Amino acid sequence: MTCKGNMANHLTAHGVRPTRQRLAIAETLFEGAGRHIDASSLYEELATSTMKVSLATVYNALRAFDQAGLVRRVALPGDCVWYDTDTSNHNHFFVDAENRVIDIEAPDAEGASPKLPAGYRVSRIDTVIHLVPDDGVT
Amino acid sequence: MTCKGNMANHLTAHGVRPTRQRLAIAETLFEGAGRHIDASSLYEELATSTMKVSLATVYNALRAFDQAGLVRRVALPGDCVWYDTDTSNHNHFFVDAENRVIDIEAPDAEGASPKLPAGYRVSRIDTVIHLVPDDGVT
DNA sequence: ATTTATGCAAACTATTTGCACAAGA
DNA sequence: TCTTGTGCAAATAGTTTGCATAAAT
Repeated sequence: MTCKGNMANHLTAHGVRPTRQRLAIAETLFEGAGRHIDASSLYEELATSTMKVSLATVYNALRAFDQAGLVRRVALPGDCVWYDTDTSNHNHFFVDAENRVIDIEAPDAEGASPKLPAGYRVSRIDTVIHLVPDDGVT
Repeated sequence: MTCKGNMANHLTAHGVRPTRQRLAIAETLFEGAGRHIDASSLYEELATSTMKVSLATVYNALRAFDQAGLVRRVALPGDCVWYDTDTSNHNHFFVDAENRVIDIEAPDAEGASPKLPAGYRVSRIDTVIHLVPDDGVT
């Protein structure tokens, strides 16, 4: 995912046209492993980039990436939309006091708290089961 | 919860001053069992009420109720803040296509899909484990 | 009498969109 | 060349807030 040279191909493979701005956004976005970010934070990070990208474009790109399956929009507490660069099935720790998201690598099927970050304790567990119409799909 | 006569006491007991508007809001809000609603929907429902309540007051009241523990703000997909009148520990089904929330009565500790509504299938399960700082709390 | 809530409108924040221009296929 | 993205600013949607008035304690 982080292979710079192939980023354009990566986008193309997902049906996203690799424009300069989107490449800059993708480079920043897919730096490192699973990241969780919102549009304005990403915009601020991009400020240090050579490529100039407008805030609206960041919003548009994130939306495009989400629709293309490159990132996943996640419902988390707070007033803004979070995007997760890890599109695989996994859960999250959320530190309410800090508005911080931490990936839970292994899906904890048992509800057991896995690798709890030091210095924190669980206050609540929220589970949302997403449903889709099952119209005679056999 | 739905006992009309005691609504004022109910609010008072939670440190919420029982004003006329808040009573009207509470009556509507706590009609029936667990409800999930956002400010503007509640505002529309109140339109049929005898008591006139402004939209800002609905927002303020929901916030006050949440802080008092009368309802719980829940993080669900969508563009608005959802409040759940069931403050007990439970999970939710969410029908993405319809922006509809359904309570899952029994906390499904096993991750097993409980009482799946007919005509739907699970598309994804999102779990958020809320953390709070554990500052030497023994 | 004092404190807190309400209503309205204006302020704000996060996000989207219209349109002219630029870049990608 | 034709299509799609970008930037900017303006528009929107949801939510909060300031201030004068009104109601609750």
